[in-house]
Amino acid sequence: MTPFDRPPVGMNLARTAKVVTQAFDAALVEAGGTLPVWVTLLSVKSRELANQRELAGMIGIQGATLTHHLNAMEAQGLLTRRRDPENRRVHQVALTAAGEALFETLRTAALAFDRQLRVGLPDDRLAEFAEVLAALRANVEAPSFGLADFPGDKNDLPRSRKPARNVKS
Amino acid sequence: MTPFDRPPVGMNLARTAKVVTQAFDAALVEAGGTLPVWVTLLSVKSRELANQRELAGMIGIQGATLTHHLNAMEAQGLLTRRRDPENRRVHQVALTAAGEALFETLRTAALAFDRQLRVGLPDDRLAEFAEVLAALRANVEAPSFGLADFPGDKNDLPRSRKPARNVKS
DNA sequence: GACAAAAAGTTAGATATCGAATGTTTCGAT
DNA sequence: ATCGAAACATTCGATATCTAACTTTTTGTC
Repeated sequence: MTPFDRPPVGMNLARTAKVVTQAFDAALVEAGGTLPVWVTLLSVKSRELANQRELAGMIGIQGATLTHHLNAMEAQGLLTRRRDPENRRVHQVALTAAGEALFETLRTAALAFDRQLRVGLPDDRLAEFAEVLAALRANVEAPSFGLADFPGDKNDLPRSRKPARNVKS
Repeated sequence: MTPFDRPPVGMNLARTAKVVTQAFDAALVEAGGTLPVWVTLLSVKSRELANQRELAGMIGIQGATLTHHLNAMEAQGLLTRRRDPENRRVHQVALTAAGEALFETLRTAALAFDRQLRVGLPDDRLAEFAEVLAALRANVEAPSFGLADFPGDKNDLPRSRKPARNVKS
């Protein structure tokens, strides 16, 4: 399956992340939640009253996506949104009692999952692993490769809407 | 952001995979494709005339998802599907000339991306990295943790449709 | 040989995500 | 003081994915 000299790093990374993430989601579903619900609860808990921009950034999703989850979770009674009287542009998000309770339940499931995930992997190997992950992120964010043309001023035609790239493979 | 003793492995893995995958998709889009198109072309190339079940497994997606992509790519003239005369259940997938051409273009982009991704990472570190990835996969696939109750015979009520869990975080 | 079970794909409906456009509210420059 | 720019959030439309149900074709059992 590879016209590459070496097994491609990115593919291996993506496939592993996919199976691990799916397993994690399954564990959370069994505990009565979902992965998006868990990360949302986690972000709200860790910075209560933060605005949605910050929450989304913490989770690693876009604001529009967070809005979607907050709508659902608010409808489920897990959290509330109210406008900040200090700055009426921002919506302050806070957990309800039900939200707090679900957080505790899912936290237990998440801890158990993490424990299982680390089986047989001593801390030093995991530390080295995390360093490589950081290096990969850095290599990708310093894009010294794909800039044959960067978004210049030429070509300002009424360009049609760029389709959303929803990436998961 | 973490009520965990140590930084959770899975979260770090998922976030890294996400940014790397998004960057990869962006590179492929710039080259005139997308990530799903690339992996589909790659799988078809690597085992021409394979059936769709095998292709999907190679890519790591479900058959239904592959059907979706094949429909689009067939409409774009990148590939053809014909029923196997030996076994009329299977659809044999083959690339058209346009499909072959796009494959070559995207292959170049993918190689460039992989090169950039490896910057500063010697082979021995990447080998260790791959071993940890494999261990994580194994830890998750040997689920000795979440089986308080396994899908038993009790509770065979007309259970409502289980919603699709589309996981990406 | 008939017919149920299995195998391969497609279709249907749902969730998660994204980018762009839009709506509100605040800020800043003159 | 006004008015355009920026910040925050939501809405809109699209892509990618999943599970379950369905259709068609083959296989296996009696």
